[in-house]
Amino acid sequence: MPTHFTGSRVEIRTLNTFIKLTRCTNSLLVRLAERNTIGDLTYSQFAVLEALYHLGPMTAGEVSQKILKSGSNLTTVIDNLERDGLVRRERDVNDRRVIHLHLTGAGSSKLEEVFPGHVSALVEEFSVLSASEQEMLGALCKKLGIGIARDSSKTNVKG
Amino acid sequence: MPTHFTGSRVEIRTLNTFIKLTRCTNSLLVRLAERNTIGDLTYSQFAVLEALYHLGPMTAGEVSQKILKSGSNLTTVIDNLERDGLVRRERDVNDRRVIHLHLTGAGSSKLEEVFPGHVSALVEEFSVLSASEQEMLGALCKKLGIGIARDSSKTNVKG
DNA sequence: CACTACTATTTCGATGTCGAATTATTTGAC
DNA sequence: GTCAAATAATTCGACATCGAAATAGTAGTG
Repeated sequence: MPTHFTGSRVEIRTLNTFIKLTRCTNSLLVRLAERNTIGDLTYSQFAVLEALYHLGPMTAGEVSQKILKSGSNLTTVIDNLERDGLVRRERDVNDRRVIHLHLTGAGSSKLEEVFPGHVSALVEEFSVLSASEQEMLGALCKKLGIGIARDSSKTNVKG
Repeated sequence: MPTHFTGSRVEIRTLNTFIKLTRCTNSLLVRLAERNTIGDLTYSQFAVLEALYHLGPMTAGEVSQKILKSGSNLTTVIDNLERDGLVRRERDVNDRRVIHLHLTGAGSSKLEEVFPGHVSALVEEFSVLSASEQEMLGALCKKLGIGIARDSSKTNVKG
């Protein structure tokens, strides 16, 4: 389903690549969701647990950068994780503005329960690509993901 | 920032490719948002206007499939677009269950106002990749996006 | 010490998102 | 024609998401 926009050759090519990239990512995430690989967790909740599990306790700000979500959003996600007993908030003793996030035992178990299945599902989904195709895809995404250098006074990326 | 998960070589490769793909898409969308390429529209609103503009009037269900969003979600988006006078709902005369969506004059103007800038921004962002790299990326995404054949009784994709 | 600037997080309001249930309507079986 | 099943869209409740404003706390200047 290519674009119906009539523009220059470069514009058409770019739009088609963009559409394929976003549709690919989207449909991959939908397929993973359909497989129920992360149990009753939402994807944001899973991302937070995964970060804390594999990287250790972190401040709210660090997690926010890690999972590329805004701070205000993270508050909600953590609220729900804490309500469900999967994560614990802890004030920093030296700097009381800072909140450290820790996995609880239940949080750890939860991640261990769902992570292997999630990885298997990913491996299965990506098996349509050969090893070298996957590496090619990764390299292209990395290049595109970093982006072009632009006036840094305009780009207030939080990271 | 590769995964910190310790698994088989295949698992690590897959996870890293997955992370690069999702981060690439995400950060590209964030950069586009920062450039404000679609004015005061949300991305969903933009997608609906773009579909109606380039493909013509469609039923709510068709738009829903086109932009890969659930019907319940589309109702909200259309509500807001209609409130802002960019889109018009019209009951089908033969089948009164069906709603046809039309761009209003304002909706058409709105899209014409933002679309060229959006395309330029995309072209600029994708300029880190050569033409053949873009085509390679598109091809890999297409392959991965379609996915592997699975038991169709389990996959009730609405499309 | 007082004042200001900065930083980390939360609150708030608007929008988007989904799945499940609901409403309105059409279609098919009898 | 009547009733059941299917279909199109909406409503509802829960969660996610963002930006802007508020809150709480730290740090630097004088």
